[in-house]
Amino acid sequence: MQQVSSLVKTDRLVYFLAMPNATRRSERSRQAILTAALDLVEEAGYARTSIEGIAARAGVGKQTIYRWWPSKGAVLLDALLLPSEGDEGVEPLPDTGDLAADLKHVLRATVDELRNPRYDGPMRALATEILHDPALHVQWSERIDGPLTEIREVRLRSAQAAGELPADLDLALAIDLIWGPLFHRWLQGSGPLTAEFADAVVDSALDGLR
Amino acid sequence: MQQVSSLVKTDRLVYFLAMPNATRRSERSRQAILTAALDLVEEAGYARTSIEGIAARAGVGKQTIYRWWPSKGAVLLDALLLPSEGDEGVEPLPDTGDLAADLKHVLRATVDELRNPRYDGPMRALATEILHDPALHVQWSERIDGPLTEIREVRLRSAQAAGELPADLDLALAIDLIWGPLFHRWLQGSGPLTAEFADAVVDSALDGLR
Amino acid sequence: MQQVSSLVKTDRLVYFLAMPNATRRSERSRQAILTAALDLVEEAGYARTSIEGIAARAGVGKQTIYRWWPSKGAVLLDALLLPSEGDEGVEPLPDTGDLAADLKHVLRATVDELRNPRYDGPMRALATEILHDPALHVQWSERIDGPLTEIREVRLRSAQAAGELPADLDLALAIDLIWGPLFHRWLQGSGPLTAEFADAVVDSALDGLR
Amino acid sequence: MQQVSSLVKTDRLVYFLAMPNATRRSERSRQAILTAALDLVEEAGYARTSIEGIAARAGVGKQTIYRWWPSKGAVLLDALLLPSEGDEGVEPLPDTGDLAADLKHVLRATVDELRNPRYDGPMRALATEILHDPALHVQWSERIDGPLTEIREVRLRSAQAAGELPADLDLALAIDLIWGPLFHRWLQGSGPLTAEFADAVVDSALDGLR
DNA sequence: AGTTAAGCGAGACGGTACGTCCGGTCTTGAA
DNA sequence: TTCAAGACCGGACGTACCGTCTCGCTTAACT
Repeated sequence: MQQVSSLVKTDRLVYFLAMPNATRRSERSRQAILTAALDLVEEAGYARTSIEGIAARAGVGKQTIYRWWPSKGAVLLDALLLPSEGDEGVEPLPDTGDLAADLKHVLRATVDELRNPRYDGPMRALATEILHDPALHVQWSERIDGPLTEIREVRLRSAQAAGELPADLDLALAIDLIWGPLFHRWLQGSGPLTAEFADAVVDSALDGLR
Repeated sequence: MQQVSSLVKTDRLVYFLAMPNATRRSERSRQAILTAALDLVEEAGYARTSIEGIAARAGVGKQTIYRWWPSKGAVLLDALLLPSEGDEGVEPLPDTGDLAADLKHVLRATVDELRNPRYDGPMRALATEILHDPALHVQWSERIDGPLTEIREVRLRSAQAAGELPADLDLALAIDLIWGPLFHRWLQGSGPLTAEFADAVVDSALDGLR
Repeated sequence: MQQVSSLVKTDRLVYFLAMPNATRRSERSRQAILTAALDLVEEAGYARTSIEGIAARAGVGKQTIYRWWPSKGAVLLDALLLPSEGDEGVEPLPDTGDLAADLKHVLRATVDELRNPRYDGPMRALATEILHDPALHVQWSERIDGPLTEIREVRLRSAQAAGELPADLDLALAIDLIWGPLFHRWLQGSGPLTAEFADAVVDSALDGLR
Repeated sequence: MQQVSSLVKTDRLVYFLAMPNATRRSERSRQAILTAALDLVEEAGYARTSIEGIAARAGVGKQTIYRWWPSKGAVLLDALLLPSEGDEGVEPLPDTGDLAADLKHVLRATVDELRNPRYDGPMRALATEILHDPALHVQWSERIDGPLTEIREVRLRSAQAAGELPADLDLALAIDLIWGPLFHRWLQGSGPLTAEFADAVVDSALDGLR
């Protein structure tokens, strides 16, 4: 759920094949709905945001939402991806040859995004909603988590090739070890979520606590 | 949110002072409600569990729930603490002198608890509910997260005293680094949650990825 | 509250102007609600009839009742008017030229209606409900009591023109004197409510007790 | 329901025989309950007056009400009789030898009582409640309506003896004819309830409309 | 250019659950 | 034993939304 704003919708086509004739779709309404959804979640919180409320705020009939999205969470997922809509793919992680520096750069950016109230709320909501909604979890995995994992693994493999990391390192474990602490502090509030924390996580993860 | 079942209610007194006359409270109803809540969450999931449903299953008036708990999440929090109700305090982490071994023991136990369907569901629900409900977050912090952090810090300080960890180590960071990956994998499903994973997390956190 | 079944809704237009878009209203639901209301009041009495119960019996959502009626009494008022719904206006009282005979005819009919269990219960309920609910009282006055008073006055004026009643008679007083005793006996149970009683009331009211 | 304030409880004994040991009864609580009931009905109306509310206002436990009265209406009935509690019996109607004058006197007094907001509300409530509550109806008949009918019949019989009324007059009919119009206008609001109206009713009832 | 079928706004519909109020019963401790 | 206090089970309240549906209107695509 980090750097979401640079993701793209990778599977628009497949998504739309199961849908009504998308060519007739009102772009005006789509934008209004996604914007209204973000606004309401920011103002009132996810739990107090209803589809009825989104429709009213967007000046749209309820059916127009139900026609294009299966759930409130799905609307929000699209809303989060709104800024990165025109992008061609996920921007890869920086690769300057210095793994620690690159990771610190990325984690600092993530910290910034998590502290932006416009995205923090919806992302918290999504992160929790996918626990209860399998269909949403699939969307989340394919369109957000998958691409993020992909570019992270790319960077880590590059580090392995450069000898910065062991060749036999379990990449999934490495990702949990680097991004897990950030995630934990974000959701649990176990401490301040700062750039310094991001740096310390990277150093500790790479070199160990002792 | 791990090893919850060995926690105690640390602040019963304060809690009850703000409540209706607790001496007249029906212990029978209280037990029935907490049990029904766990049952329903296990059977149908948190989202499909309603207060009305809990009351019906417990054979209790709705008002009896509203009288003693402010929200569905608060009921669940008490329900999770039900097994540890008589305990005098939180059991401290094991301290054999071998930090890595002790942590592996603890994380394996946590993994077991997270895979127990009776507790996984409610704990997922709570972990997400506290993101939206500040009052619940306070309860969570005071009654679950705080005590857990406490015993973890105790064990880490002991390791510092024994020279196993640097004396100037940021303990909050250390906790995030050790328990964060577990938490991440639990909620994000980024990989299998196994005893082997627990072991690998401990080793990597202590010695670093490289 | 007599001869209700021959009344019409005199102010449909005004009534609907203040309502939700009435053109989309489900006639099926409306009928089901009114019928269920009458059934339940007949079976269980007004006090034990709940809006929830009406909705359940009618196979209708509660909101559908609350959308179109402000109170249980209002539903019942419409329910009482259901049989006369298509009528063009209130049927005038008979005018054969013999006031006493005509009034006896009318009062006997009223006695019959008040003894019909399907209407007696709801009408008792309404007659009492309007004492506590001003909005309902207005509806009652406009749609039931007003038209009834109107046709009674017409008949009495005709009698004045025919010289059967003094030209300066206070018509409101006359109506109270003729229908009041019936009303009193109906609600107070001060004696049997029979055709003979109706006849005696007419004779006594017209000629005096002494 | 007229001149209630001069009635007495005619059957205290019988009433109490079915009750808990009345000797222990707290007179202070009884007074407080009856007063609170009248107050609340006057302030908020009968429908919005709850037994719970009466208990709270009277500073009394709910059980104390349920112990001594079977229903809200029964409380109100006692409350209405509170002022006449010490009386020995119902005061007979005046008998000056002039029936019309005496009846006008009585009906004017009744009009005054019906216009007193402290009694109008409760009496309306009772008049309607007895329609739905048979047990209350019995109490009403025995303790209010019966005695009133009694003294009215006494006066009418006196008039028969004096030749002011036919010897074969149906007294129940006569009572309906005299008091019915008042009752009708009171509950239906079919016109102003004034002393003039009372006079006109007496004249018309005695001499006929024509 | 006219026809037609979709998407659209609006919002009524059958439902479920909410959180509250109160009914009538039961229990506790003080007087 | 009564009382004030108030917890208890239960049922109904009136409201908020759910997801589905139907109505006319608008609008784009294909005659």
